[in-house]
Amino acid sequence: MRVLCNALSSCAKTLNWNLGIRIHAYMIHSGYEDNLFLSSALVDFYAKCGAIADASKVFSGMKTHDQVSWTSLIAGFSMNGQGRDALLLFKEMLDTQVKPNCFTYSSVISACVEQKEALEQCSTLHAHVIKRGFKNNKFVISSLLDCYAKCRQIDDAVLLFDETSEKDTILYNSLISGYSQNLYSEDALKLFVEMRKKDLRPTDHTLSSILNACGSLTVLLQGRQLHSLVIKMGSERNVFVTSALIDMYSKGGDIDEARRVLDLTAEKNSVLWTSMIMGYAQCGRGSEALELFDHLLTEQGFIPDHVCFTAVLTACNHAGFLDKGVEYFNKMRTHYGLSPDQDQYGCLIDLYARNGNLRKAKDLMEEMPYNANRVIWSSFLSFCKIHGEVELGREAANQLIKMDPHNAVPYITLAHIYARNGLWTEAAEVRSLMQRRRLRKPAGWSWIEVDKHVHVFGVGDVAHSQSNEIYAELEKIYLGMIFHIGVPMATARLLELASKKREGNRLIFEVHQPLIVANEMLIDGG
DNA sequence: CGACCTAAAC
Repeated sequence: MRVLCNALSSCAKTLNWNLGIRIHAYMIHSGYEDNLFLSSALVDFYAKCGAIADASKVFSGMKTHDQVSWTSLIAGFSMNGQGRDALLLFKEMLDTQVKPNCFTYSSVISACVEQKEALEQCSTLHAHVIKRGFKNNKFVISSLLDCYAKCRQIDDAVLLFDETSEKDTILYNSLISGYSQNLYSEDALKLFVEMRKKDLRPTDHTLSSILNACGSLTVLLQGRQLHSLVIKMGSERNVFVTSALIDMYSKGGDIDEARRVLDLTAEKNSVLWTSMIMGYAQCGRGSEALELFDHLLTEQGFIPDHVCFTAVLTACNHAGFLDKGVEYFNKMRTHYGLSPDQDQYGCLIDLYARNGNLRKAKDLMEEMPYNANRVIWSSFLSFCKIHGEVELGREAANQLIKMDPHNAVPYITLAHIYARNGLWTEAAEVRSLMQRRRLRKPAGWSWIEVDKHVHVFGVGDVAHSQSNEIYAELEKIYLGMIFHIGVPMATARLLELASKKREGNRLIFEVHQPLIVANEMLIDGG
């Protein structure tokens, strides 16, 4: 019996489906079917193999359930993306005599993320955990911290981290990824440095999170150091790490290095391809993005998903390929049976608006089966500004103000639109409304409009002026940034885009205030 | 017999 139990456990770990089902057959044949331990192991096996229906069937066929069988199925739902079912099953468990233990809590807390009332569920479970005395279990703490971070409650995550006396690698990983996901990238870097000082060995999880942070910050210098660490650790084989590397190099402006990483990867998956296409799209090399995509379709039998189409359509946007964009959008449904979601509609709307066809863009917003979100309205508003469209601009600005009354940007843009069209009274009204609501531009930030295709959101207060002066200002600001953040590539790329006045390019470049850790070596001997 | 942290998006 013990042998069977261990064998099933191994099958679960190695996803050995064929052996697992043979053991199940043998169990039925030899009358072990009612054994609690074996049945629990079986639930775990089916759940881990993704056969959640079979796991449920075994579970409901059991005469009694213990902590392990409950937990195995709860964890099974959670890891198969059915968090809702995991929570429901947990509630069912609470009505029985079997008490959840720390295994149950770490599973059910992980299931909370991406649920509707995630934060509420998570806090409730946190209270349970304290009451039942599991708050020192490192698995429970990590899942709680992760859940808080994913609910954007980074302060709660940090509190949990600080309260924990024995911090292990996984706890560091949880907070580093939390910082990175919430765009506290610099804090992620700092924590990584601290982790290394404590001689905690990074894992593949650490690397993918920290590379992600480097991507957000566009710090190539640090990214390259980490790349050498990746190679030293042999982590190039991990697709999570590889994808973070490709993304980091793309965001940092070294798209050719991103391509080299991709080419050197033996087993490429759709995330890697999509990252690469998006990389080309974002740096303005739209044709190369489409070339790669078309090559994948014809030569590799590649089946694109929604995200991939977002990347392809983004490439069309940035390169100004209106007809091609519409063609790909239609192909989604006709060739691949994918119904476009909000993001692909967003791209198409963006594409029309960019081309000055604001009416068509607006019609699409009304036709599509989704409510336009903040992203879509913001992009639409900025094109109303570029094309001097007052009525639609006003509507867009009002929508955005309704969604987020404390964001100053739509007010400022609307005032610009009015002023450009000589509507001075209306412009003054918007400004006084802003004053009444005590809204101002975030300190140290301002919009710089380079020409009608290139916008830069940068540091420094630059007065509105003509193109040449703006280039000079840009250079001053961004050369300063090169010094601060040590990322010549992204900056050079930005200046190149700006000075070439490429048609159809719109670039929003966000950079934070000078980095504290930017010039510190992240790894020894890197 | 079971549990925590990692990837692509206008």
